[in-house]
Amino acid sequence: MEEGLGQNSVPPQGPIDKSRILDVKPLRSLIPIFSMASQASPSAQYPSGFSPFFPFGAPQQTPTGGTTGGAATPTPIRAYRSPLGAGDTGSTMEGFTDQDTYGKKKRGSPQPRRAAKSSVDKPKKSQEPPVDLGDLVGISPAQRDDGSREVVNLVLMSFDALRRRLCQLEEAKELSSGSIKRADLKACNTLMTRGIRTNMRKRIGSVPGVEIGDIFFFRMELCIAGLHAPSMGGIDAMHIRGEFEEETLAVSIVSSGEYDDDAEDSDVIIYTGQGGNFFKKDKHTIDQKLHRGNLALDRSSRQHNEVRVIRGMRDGANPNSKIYVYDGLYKIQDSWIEKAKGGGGVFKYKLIRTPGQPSAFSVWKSVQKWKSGSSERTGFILADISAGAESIPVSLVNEVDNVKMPTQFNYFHSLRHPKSFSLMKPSHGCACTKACVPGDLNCSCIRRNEGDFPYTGSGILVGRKQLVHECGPTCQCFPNCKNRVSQTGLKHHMEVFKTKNRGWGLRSLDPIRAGTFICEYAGEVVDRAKVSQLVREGDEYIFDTTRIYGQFKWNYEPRLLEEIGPNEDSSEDYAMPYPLIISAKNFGNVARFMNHSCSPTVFWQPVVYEENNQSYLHVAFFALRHIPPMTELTYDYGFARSDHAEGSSAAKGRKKCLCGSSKCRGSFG
DNA sequence: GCTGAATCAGTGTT
DNA sequence: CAACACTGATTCAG
Repeated sequence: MEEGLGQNSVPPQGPIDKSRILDVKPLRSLIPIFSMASQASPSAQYPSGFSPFFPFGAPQQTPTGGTTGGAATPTPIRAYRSPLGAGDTGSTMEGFTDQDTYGKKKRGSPQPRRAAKSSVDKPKKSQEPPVDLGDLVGISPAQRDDGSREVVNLVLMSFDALRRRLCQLEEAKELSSGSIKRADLKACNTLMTRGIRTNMRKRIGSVPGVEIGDIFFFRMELCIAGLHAPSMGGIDAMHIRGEFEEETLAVSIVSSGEYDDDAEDSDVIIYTGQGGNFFKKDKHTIDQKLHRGNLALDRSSRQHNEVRVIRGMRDGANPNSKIYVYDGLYKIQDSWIEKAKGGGGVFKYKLIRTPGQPSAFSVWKSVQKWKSGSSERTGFILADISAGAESIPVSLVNEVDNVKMPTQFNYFHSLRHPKSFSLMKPSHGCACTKACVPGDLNCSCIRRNEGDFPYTGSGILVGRKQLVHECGPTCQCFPNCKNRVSQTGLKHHMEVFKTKNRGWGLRSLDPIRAGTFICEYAGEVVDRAKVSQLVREGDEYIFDTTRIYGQFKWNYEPRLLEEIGPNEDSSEDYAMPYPLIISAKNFGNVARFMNHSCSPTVFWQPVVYEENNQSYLHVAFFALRHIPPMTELTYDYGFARSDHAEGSSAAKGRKKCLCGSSKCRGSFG
């Protein structure tokens, strides 16, 4: 048992002067602070008369719609101070909204939940209270306290859309009020003051709408989704009414490698407590104190409550950015004290992952092993179906049945136009001498984009547009110009895999940030008149821009930027210069394997650029939201136009949809 | 209720 | 690139 603690671990009865470390706060617990290693057995003894606080036994309500799934989902504890059982949303959350930074006034509309409060709304520092825009984007007061998958997605997408837009404005120096070095902070603060956040009510256990395996690219995303409240702190805690008194229990931790955590194992974490001059440059560290997060973890180690674990790591492809993975619920199994390198005493907490949860971090570990070749894959068929056509190999895997290959096709990276294809519309690229610079209105390509550089400096699409104008081969700018995102090939390790019931599908071994270019729809451009014939002949690989696609909002909310910078038409309708129909049956790339979903992870965006002094249209796919590794990539196939016109015969060409989403329309095609 | 301290960020620079 | 400096936001303690 003690061997499992690692070589560095010091027996608690060792030379450390415990009193020196532990004497900081009067401890209200009757239990010894650190149980001896020999006592830390499951049969942990509580003093007689002390009944452990553990209200998870009898779930009286099912968690909201299919979040993490599985029987392991505990019933969330209601917050202390929050009256239990009040069914309606009226005054339930009093006490947790006292420090409202949002929604002070809702522009005339009634605010029932604040009715009981004494009306001492004195304006803070002569600033007018921010307008509550929650309703505008569809977040009710109740949803701010308790989220759902839809609300979490909405909040996170609002955040990233705004952050991307702020980056764009900053890079183009279009901001009216100073510069924004931290678009993540600005975006988060803007959303929070307008009430665009969710799961504000703290809870133990899973958070409705956040699924195990979800990934985040900023700490602020954890914050507004309600997964982990502190903007920097690694330990989030909440007050709980225990058997006899109020206690502070840990509800979630972030382990991102800043301390000497041992997080190599995918089901175990040795987490280091907070404090102790760990970040000071002087080598001498001081003893950590048993207060704040450390105290909460200590309490939780005895109450055995579930603690959410978020694992942070450096992105392999993007070393300057960090990725946070929600790895589900853990329990603290053991805790002890160690001597840190700098000399101070540190608290260590051993967390064990609750069994039966969907895999999350372990998927990352597996991918790591596959990539390094240190582990064999089951069902592995081919290392690269592109046969070198892509700079990153596209693997082929079948873990489902014995089919070894998709039907034959030629891998091709872009569009092939028929000889007869003629645009008769001469066009010219930009005349920039180096790389095109955001905000440079001398660049004709930027002017075509209504003055906005369509991508951020890290190559992420800022917003959906009627048409994205990229620089192309005809442009004079350098090939490294950042306005050629969709022409630079695959950037992720893609994989064609056999799905359980939908044939072959596409996924990525790498995490993908929202707005990242994934691939274009490659294939042969076909004449519009031939489409129905091709379909009759069984061509299932047709992309048709003239189909009817459902509308969805992806761009930032312009009203959030009223005082910050210019905003404009937020229309997300496409404007095709001409209809484009592509068949990927004989020639195509990975895009031909993407399946349909009614709640997709990917969307398409028309892109044009100049080739041979003519502008050619392309279909580019971008990530709709952050996509964890090994998640199937899907987009919305839309409806054939004839279906709408002919009505009753509509079902003829339709297929039963197997996307399995809660918003499934039942059929597509 | 207010203020300031604490904190497993994120960028940019050397 | 690793170390460092710098500017931060949120929450909680006092």
